[in-house]
Amino acid sequence: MPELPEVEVTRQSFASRIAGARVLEARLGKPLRWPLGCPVATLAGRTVRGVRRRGKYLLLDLDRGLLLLHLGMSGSLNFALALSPPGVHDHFDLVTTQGTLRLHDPRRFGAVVYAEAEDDPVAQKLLGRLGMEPLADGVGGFDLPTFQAGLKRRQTAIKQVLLAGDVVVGVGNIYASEALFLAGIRPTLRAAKLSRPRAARLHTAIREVLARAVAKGGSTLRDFSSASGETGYFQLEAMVYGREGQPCRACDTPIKMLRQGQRATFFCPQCQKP
DNA sequence: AGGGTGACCTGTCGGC
DNA sequence: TGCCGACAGGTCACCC
Repeated sequence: MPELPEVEVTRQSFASRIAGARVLEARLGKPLRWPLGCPVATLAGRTVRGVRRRGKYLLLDLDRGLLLLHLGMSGSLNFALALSPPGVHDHFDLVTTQGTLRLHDPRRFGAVVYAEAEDDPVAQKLLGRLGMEPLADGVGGFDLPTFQAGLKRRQTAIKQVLLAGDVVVGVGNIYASEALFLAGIRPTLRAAKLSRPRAARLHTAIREVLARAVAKGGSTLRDFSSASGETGYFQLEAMVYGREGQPCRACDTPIKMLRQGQRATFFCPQCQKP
């Protein structure tokens, strides 16, 4: 479910409501991808300062330390005053004075990890190799020359470089196909072979696709909803993702599907040039 | 060092 | 109807 837009929409849906809350209790369910990294009881009594996002991670800043949350493939967060008892797929509850934050994650590829500081080794193991933030401006933002330089170093298909997240973060399997369609670039093209103008077009396309999805409330390919229960509807607007055999919305040519690194890629053979 | 592959886990869907 | 395999939005550890 969650690529950058879904994570960002989730963040926006509860960040202001949880800010300033004091943790009353924290509970864990079945094991997630990584252990929490501290005794869960020690979270009680801390105050939630706010919620930031880095790539697909949410950073829950506490008055001491922070929690890194990742939604994996199937995770979602809910934040509400009164929640029912945890179900089989509810694996983390943070009960606070302002509501309970609950992680629901059937596949358990998600994670909740405690770190003393963002720059300590525990956090940096997860955040250290992340690429640029596609929606950020200014210093540390999505810088075009850096993007072009990043692509130049890679001999792999451009689609896989986008997914890898070390050049630019947050572009998942859906939006990688969508951005490449928007930029008119064949997903199989080696990243290093992109001309500067085409890299510039891709740079713009990534921002557009992600920003539009955030504005629309995230994708809802199956079951996305924000932490306040709003559902998104990017599905209705996908140009290529999930549309194998259907006519391209721009030129009517049937959309093609292929597999790159075990992930499905969708593209228009007419609109997207090798 | 970069690239490729398998692994993690559960639910759902299509085909026989 | 029931069973079984393929597949799903992510990313890491591991090989070469």
